[in-house]
Amino acid sequence: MRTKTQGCCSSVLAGALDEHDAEQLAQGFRALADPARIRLLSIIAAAPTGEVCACDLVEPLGRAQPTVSHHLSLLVDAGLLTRSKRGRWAWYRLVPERVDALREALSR
Amino acid sequence: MRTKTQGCCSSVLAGALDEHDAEQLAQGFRALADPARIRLLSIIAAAPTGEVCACDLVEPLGRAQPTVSHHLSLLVDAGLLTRSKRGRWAWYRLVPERVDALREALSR
DNA sequence: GACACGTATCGACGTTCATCGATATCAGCA
DNA sequence: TGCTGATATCGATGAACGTCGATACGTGTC
Repeated sequence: MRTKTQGCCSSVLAGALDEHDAEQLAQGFRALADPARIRLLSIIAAAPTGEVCACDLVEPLGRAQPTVSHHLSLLVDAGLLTRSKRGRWAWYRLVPERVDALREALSR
Repeated sequence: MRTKTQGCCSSVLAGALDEHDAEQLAQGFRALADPARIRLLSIIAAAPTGEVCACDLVEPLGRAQPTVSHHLSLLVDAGLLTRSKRGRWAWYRLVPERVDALREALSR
């Protein structure tokens, strides 16, 4: 989901942004603006297989199961995670390109 | 305001974070989670002198003066801007180290 | 088919937040 | 001292958000 007509994406520091580009970036950072979601990302990023079952995220997060599911959905919507349902279980995986894009938005 | 006992700061992707570290990072990203603040940062970053008067931020942002002042205060509180009052005017300047710290939090 | 179980959705509640008009504060100036 | 103008604060309002219990949905199992 490239937002710019150019090759990649907008940068906060490279020049004045219009409202639309700013909204796009703000949406990305909003996904990172909650400690529960930060921790979900960090737990999944730390997994040796790169993949974590949702069932293994409820307890370490210390939130109720619907709350965890809610945050996972937000992260998927924001493009930071992918969900893969296998059998009864849902497995989540980081999308490094999306994290990179947000990081790049903070460089000149 | 270093938050870690180590040299620098926490990283989302380097390993599982506890609630406290996650909250610290989430606070930083929350400051970036609004298009008005993203645009303020980008306008100030684009200034040739590196400094912009608050009076020159109201019109391009398209928000009322109290709203702009509010967002500027949030950005100062988040450590992303510094405010320098000179006479009747308030001048704002980017804090690159703070932006760098948030960017680094998104790298492995 | 009936049941158990993992996960997502729904509905509700309290909190946080963006926004703006009104107003306070403060510096410069006549 | 009183006025003008730039900025910050206050108070209110409506929207968005985090949270959780209850519940619905799907999948595997007996």
